[in-house]
Amino acid sequence: MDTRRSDLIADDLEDEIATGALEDGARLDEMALAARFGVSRTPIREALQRLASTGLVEQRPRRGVFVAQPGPVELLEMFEVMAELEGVCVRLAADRLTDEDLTALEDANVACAQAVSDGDADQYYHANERFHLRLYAACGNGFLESEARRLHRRLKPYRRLQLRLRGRMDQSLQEHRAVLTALRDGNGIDASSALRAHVSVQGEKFHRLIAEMRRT
Amino acid sequence: MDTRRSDLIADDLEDEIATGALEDGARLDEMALAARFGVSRTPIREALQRLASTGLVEQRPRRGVFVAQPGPVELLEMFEVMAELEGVCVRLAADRLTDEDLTALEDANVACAQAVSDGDADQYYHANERFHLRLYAACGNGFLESEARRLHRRLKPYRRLQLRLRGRMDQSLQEHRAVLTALRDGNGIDASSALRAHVSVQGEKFHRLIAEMRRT
DNA sequence: GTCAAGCTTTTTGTATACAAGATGTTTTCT
DNA sequence: AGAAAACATCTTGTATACAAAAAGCTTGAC
Repeated sequence: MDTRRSDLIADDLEDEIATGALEDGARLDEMALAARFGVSRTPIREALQRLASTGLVEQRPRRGVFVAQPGPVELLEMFEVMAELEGVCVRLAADRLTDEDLTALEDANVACAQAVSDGDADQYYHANERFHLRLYAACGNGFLESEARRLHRRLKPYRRLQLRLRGRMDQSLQEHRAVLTALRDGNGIDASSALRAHVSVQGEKFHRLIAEMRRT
Repeated sequence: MDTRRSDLIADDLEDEIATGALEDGARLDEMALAARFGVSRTPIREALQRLASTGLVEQRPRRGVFVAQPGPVELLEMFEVMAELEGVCVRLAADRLTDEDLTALEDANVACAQAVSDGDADQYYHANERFHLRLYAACGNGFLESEARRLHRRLKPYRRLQLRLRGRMDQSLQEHRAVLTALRDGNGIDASSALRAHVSVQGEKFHRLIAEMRRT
């Protein structure tokens, strides 16, 4: 389904930017990339354009493309939007979710609890992702779901970072439970504010992380 | 600043899709477009990729690109998201807006009122746009602002359509006033629900419009 | 020694050429 | 005659070639 090389290259580069292998401001040389991937400049250019459209790189006409890692401010802004988007999802979901949605969410959260008692951050990460993605699906608005997924994906590397923080996993689990309780009651307002708090605490934690990184 | 031909071509095609000149499902032939714009296939392909990234066309590998006009359901979903996004903007703005923001919003609304008393739909359209764009800016979150602008832009042609509906301009103005009042009071909750209602009524109106169009 | 103007090199943007998959047609076999 | 396979054609995806603009360097003047 994905026969275009440019798409595969774009995925690769996306990962490298996300993981920080390519640092902020780095120039992406077309010919160098072409040599590295063993293709001509054409698919490279198409890949770079795709990255530009998602905001991972900045394309300055006649100058080249440069990695555009979000700074602390921009990251906080993105986390805030993520929190709000999820809040909307869950508020809509409170009225619209199906029984399957609810059980899927509960299942995902059971997996989260298991991960916590195992103390397995990686496992928690995946279960947590399942929980959130299912939440997006439950809102009954396909467009909103895709937008939420898009941002979720964009924030992936940064979210992963902060699960390392002490006590975060356990706290996260408690917050999930609050969301689920509100959802079961069909209480959109409570569910929404619970989830917003859940996600925005990530932004706050991240803020602290940034501050600590700066100190070292 | 925009020296790449592909960008200009993308803008042109975007307009044609938005205005409906290119109808849903139409195939965009690269060579035909190249001939029409007097360029080679290369800039055409880049333009098409940009359109694909914003969802205006669907790109099927090895098949070609096709105009992807949103159907009624998708449009309603997009309007709902727009309503929610604006609701978030205004809720955040209630805590964060500057005096300049507030006066700018009031100015824009005065222009709206003028347009209503003139009965000038076009003038209203522009003043209304100023009002909403300023609202996005007032939320104090640059990322949210850009996301809101993106969707706003995407919905442009459909919004324009429904201002034609009888009494819509006047009603819209009243809703703006409610938002402004809540903003002045720093009441984010009220402002948010007022604005959500304001935007989602557009979705509803649009729904009716669709229904009527179907009848004819 | 420093700054600026002109040239060289590099790199992006575009055009053309080629390769490979998809579509449509014809031909052949049952 | 109908269906399937082989062939022809068209279109996309990729490579290469060329043009123009930006960056870097050399040279010269003050």
